[in-house]
Amino acid sequence: MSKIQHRNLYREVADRILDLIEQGDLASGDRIPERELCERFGVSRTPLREALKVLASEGSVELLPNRGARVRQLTLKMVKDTYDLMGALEGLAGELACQHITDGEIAEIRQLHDRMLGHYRSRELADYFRVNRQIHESILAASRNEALQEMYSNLSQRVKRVRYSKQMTDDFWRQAVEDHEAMIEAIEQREGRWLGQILRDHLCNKLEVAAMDEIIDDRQRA
Amino acid sequence: MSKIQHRNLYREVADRILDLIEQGDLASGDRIPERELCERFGVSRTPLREALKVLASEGSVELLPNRGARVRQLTLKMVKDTYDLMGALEGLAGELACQHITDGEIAEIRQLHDRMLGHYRSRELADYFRVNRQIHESILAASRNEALQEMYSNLSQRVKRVRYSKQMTDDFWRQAVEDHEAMIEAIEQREGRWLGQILRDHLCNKLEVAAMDEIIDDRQRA
DNA sequence: CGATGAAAATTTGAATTCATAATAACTTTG
DNA sequence: CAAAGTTATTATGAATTCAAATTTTCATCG
Repeated sequence: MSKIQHRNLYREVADRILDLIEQGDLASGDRIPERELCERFGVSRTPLREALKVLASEGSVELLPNRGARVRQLTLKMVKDTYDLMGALEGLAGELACQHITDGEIAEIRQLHDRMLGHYRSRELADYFRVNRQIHESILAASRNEALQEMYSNLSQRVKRVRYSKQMTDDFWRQAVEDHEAMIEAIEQREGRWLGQILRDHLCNKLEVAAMDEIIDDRQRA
Repeated sequence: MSKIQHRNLYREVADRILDLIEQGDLASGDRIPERELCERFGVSRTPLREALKVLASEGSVELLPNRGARVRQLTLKMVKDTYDLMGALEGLAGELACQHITDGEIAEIRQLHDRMLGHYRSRELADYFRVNRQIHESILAASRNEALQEMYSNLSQRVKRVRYSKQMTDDFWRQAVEDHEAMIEAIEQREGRWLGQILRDHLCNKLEVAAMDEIIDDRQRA
């Protein structure tokens, strides 16, 4: 791993720590070793500690006074709660998007959708997820609400390490694709309320939950 | 102002800075004088700078690389966007609240509602706003979704300095109270969808916008 | 041998120091 | 006198240092 280049150092460090968490190098609940990461990144403790505080306010890290930082544990309830939130945000995004989206953007989303269908038919899960995410991001972008987009990415970041699970039952997958069919129709007709409703209820997110293995069930919580 | 006591110092400092912003001691767009605040709070630059970085991630402050921190300017669009977001979050809170709320909590909200009506009839604006906020907070709490509550308070914090404007037209006020009547009914019948809908559309927030004077119209933006 | 407690080592929290970038003040020149 | 360039001052970014809290080690005792 290359040393970090000095520019908005604390944010770079924060992103690198998020990478480590996402990659699993820092597991859920792990203590975050200040000294070691300083050496690894080639920075002093000051920017690293700033990064940790920001990550704590973003919800990925937990700070225990005088006892260091930990990777925040994800309980099943926390993940469900987060998905509920993301659903609500996407719902709003859908309504707003229909008010602001351009014909060009609709065409782009349609293209993404068709590409996604291709990946669905050939069962290319990773590609499917990638394009799927692009579609949702396009809708978010079309909402023209920056705060909404920021908040959504923050939530998305929090649960990233348990998303896009490898195992997805055929039923769930088919249902998700059907939802997307309806979404496309709603967008093309600019039916905001309808699109919002679909996105809020879009099962994809909620159903993934069943397949997650890394998360801690609340019953076995520390 | 008394010196800060050393305990989770950076968070204390952050809260004090938020107070200064809310109070108007630090106006929108103002440069935040590091050295001066350090002396004022009796702390060194380290915790102060940590606080600023956290506040930046929370959206109340803006960091310009090598050029210090500023109080984030609120444009009309930003406030509108934030209200849209808060509406969506309250909508979700309403739906969830109806699933989880206890009879006791419903009774409490009913009490708050009646008290609020009293303040409405006697035109006690400050008291009305206070109780009004308590009602919304109670619904949020009944959602049993911590992430939702956190996000909502964060958004609320961002626009605090322009909320609860002194001037509220009678029409707006009456409409807000009518919305609340419907809310109470929906809660007592545990009609989640309905309550959610009311809260999402609850005009109160959106209408306040018209009366704000501190915010910068996007046209005259720097 | 396990539990208890004291001392050492480590880690954290915060202040200080140092290097660099930005701003202000001051010349100099056209 | 204004504009441009230069120097001085200040503010910022990051490393280092110092003090206090925590954890570990290890000896002692039951």
